[in-house]
Amino acid sequence: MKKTKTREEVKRLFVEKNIPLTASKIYEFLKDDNVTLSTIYRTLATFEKEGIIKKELSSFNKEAIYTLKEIEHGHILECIRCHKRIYLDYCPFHEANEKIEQKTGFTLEDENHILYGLCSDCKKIQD
Amino acid sequence: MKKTKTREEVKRLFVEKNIPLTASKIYEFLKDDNVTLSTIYRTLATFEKEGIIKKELSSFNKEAIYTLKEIEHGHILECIRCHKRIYLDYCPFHEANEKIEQKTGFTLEDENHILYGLCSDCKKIQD
DNA sequence: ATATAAATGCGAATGATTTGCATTTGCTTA
DNA sequence: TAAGCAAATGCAAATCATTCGCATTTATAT
Repeated sequence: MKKTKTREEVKRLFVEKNIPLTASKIYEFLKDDNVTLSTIYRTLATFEKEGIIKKELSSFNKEAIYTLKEIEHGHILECIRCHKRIYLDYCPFHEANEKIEQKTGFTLEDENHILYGLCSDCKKIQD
Repeated sequence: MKKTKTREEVKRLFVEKNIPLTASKIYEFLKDDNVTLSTIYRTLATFEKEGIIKKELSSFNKEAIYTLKEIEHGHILECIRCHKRIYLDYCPFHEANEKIEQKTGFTLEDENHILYGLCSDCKKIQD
């Protein structure tokens, strides 16, 4: 994998911000260095293939969310009302996953665990 | 909610097939009754709002998968090599979810648990 | 320094999903 | 049962994220 300016910048963004990012978010940050969205998508695809980042999709927003794997071992909680997101910095599913592997013969490689619910703020409002 | 032919047909499909379906799959089954894709999407959106079905997205295929809630309480396993899908008919995440609720204050309403891994067949081939 | 494959920019294509609008349909009530 | 009205539909066009083709540029090995 060649070391290019865009790739360095994108990696820097992930490390610096330390939050999951979308392609358009990355584009916002980098558009002054005249980078293209296509390049960003290609970069993200490369990183994903390399196992550096992980791609996830929500059923509300249609943009994919990319997460740096070394930084974020946890999962995303999304509020179904305000769409605010919380990041769990750990994975609560290890045990369950092991059981699944035993039962199905699958070897789990990755998960797409976006969890939907009401955040505590919206729960108060709801009444 | 009005009772219309398309809605009855779509519901019948979900019950009859008893597997998660995509909009285009549904269209294949129903196109002889000249139904439109837009109507199918609108129907699915309505059903989702009513809580009858659940929408899920994989990071490989870009089509959404819809699942009848009463029938399918489990989760989808997708093989990252052959893209075959297995349906777990139970949810292995109850305990983990409870812990998350305690820790975050979220009330979990729904999950988007598509699990990715190698199925046993592809694992054999892999070597 | 040069060759070569890989990476990029640009714009156009794609493909799933959504939408506007005119028409039809299902349900309510007189 | 017929009339009226809101909701549902078909159709085609729009949208929007993502991908792709191709000509040009760039990073790296020799």
